[in-house]
Amino acid sequence: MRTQPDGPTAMSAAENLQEHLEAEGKLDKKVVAARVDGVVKDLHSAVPEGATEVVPIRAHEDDALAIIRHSTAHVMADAVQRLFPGTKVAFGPATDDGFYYDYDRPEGTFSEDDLAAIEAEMKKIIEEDLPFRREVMQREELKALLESMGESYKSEHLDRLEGELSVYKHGDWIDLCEGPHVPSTRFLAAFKLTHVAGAYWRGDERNPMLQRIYGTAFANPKLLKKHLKQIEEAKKRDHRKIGKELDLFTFHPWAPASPFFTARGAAIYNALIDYVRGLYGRHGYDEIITPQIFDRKLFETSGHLPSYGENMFFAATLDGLNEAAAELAKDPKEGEERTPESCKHIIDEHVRFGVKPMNCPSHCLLFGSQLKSYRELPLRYADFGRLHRYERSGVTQGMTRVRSFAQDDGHIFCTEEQLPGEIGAFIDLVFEVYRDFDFHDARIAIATRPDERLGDDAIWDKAEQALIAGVEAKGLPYEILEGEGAFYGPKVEFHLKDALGRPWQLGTVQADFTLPERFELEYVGADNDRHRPVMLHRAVLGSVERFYAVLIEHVAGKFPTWLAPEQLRIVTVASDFDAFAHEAAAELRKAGVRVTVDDSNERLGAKIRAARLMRVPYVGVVGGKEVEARGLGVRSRDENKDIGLLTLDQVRDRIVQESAPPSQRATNES
RNA sequence: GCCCAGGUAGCUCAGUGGUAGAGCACCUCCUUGGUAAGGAGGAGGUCGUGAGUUCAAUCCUCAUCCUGGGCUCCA
Repeated sequence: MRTQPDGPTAMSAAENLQEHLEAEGKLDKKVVAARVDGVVKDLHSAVPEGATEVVPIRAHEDDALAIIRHSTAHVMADAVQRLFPGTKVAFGPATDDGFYYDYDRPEGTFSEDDLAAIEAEMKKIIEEDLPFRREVMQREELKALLESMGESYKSEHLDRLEGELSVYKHGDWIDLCEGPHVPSTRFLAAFKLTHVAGAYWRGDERNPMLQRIYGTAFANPKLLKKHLKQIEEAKKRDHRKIGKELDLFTFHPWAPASPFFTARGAAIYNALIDYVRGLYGRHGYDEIITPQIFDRKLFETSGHLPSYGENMFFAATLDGLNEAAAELAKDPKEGEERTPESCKHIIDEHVRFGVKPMNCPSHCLLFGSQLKSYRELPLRYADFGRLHRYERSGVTQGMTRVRSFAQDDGHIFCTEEQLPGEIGAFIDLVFEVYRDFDFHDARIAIATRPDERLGDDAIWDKAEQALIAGVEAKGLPYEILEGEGAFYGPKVEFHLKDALGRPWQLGTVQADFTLPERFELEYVGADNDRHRPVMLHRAVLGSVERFYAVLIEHVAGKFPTWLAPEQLRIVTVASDFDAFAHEAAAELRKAGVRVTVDDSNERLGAKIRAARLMRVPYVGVVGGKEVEARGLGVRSRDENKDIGLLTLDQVRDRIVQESAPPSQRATNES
């Protein structure tokens, strides 16, 4: 049963797009859908009235991928319901790299073994070569159908839908769906189910937890294989894996989600910070140091306690805890009741301290500690202080989401007139830095007011406009993230991707009219009146830990010489040459080269292998020839070859030159 | 926080209801060698933690901690 619009079409007498394309001689086995005047439709669709252009979409084209994946999701759901009767389906869309379908299975969850069985069932369905059919249905009829099938999630979803309602069928299987789909299951040539995960119905944790099965699909097995291979390659770059291999950092259960940096790892960490310090010198920042733990009053004043308290750690003294215990042990006063609220109040009074999750409140205190003149503005405070945030246990991840970290944080106090200039200068700074690290695909997003926020809407309007104007002044493309801003102000975010293609926010700049208000900050203007400064929150690397992680994946552990914890490893051919090796190392160290000597009782090949596994940029071989010439047989990691005998002076000059960040090398030479 | 999967030597992992294994790394000795693994020997583990079942638990059960994959991409 199919419904068709009445009457002849403008283009041809063809019943549907498939026939139309066939008549035009454009139909072949690889055509999965068609683009009609820019709109993707499946081949069973009627040719719309007034259509002017019908372009076939073939399996290998980008537009086909989402269709193939969505159709594969349908086949998976069919297979699941064949194998596990009683299972209900929820959403099953195509995604950026595959598809998923959410299920509510009464018997519980799916295992990896189930996936293999489902895949086998899917293959059967594909071989059955079942055509996908679209049907437009009336709401009541459709509602009754979904109810009769027991598909309560679909039925609920139906109530939210407007406009034309359609279902798709292949074989006996039917799904509330807009389409489009491939013509038949036979077109699904390459797929793989990848993993199972829990997911809340409609993404809301108050709703029931469903079982989500993820998979991916491609136009052909070759492309699927390539994709799976890419994932394998990306896993090799995972910063957690490389961090272990290169002995950079580690974790301990007694400090969950809080990295420990080894000597090697800390060397890189400090190199990052030193690099930013170098920039600060040239960009007019003043580095300051502020406390770690504050009286709660600070966070009450800043608004962190009500708006950010869930993410904070609190601190108490033993005295404070004992006092709280004594207080709680007393009988409640006449007419008072002991409730969780009253107990909490007692605890709050004695757990007096909060550990800072951000630097901004303390920077406000410092700004306010002395009367400021307009002549001092813009005042740019920089702070590498450690921050602690209580991230929920399920969301922490390697070094990209941690509970203890530092930012290359800074707050600029300026006049409203100075705001555009400061935003522009900061954007320039961010791109200068990303170039030094060889990041080229930074994306800009502007995050606007969240639901929970401080300050009135007029202030938010002003702040959002200031940021948008700043980005637009640079002529840069950006997208708007509605409601994603910080509670005190909107943000410009700079996103980079990790090895697995996951985007991370690194740099940011945020306009804030609220905190200066709350802290009653003032400066004396040229008119001798008091004025309120505006505040910019900004970070280039963002969280140093997160930047470090993304950098590891970006360079696959091959840190450039200027960041490498070990720039040169001298290896001896035999123990006779150990003395010269140590002498050479000592001399290079005087010039600041980070050099070690491997004088172990191993063969040369093994020593070179060990150095390569640690991704040391240069290996210097010392044997008879080198001792005689007072040089090193240098092997370069990046050129992956022996670059010949260099004198110690040449080695020193080369490494010293590479020890500066790229943007600063030219100036060093001139 | 919730769902799923894990946790065995420093690392990567195997394994079994009768108190444990491999490779690499480490230590010692032999070897004195020329660009990705020379040889031999040795040391190293309360099998994440706590409880339960059992004659007996690393293995089964429960709890707990930690790690990992998800929980946004709207039929």
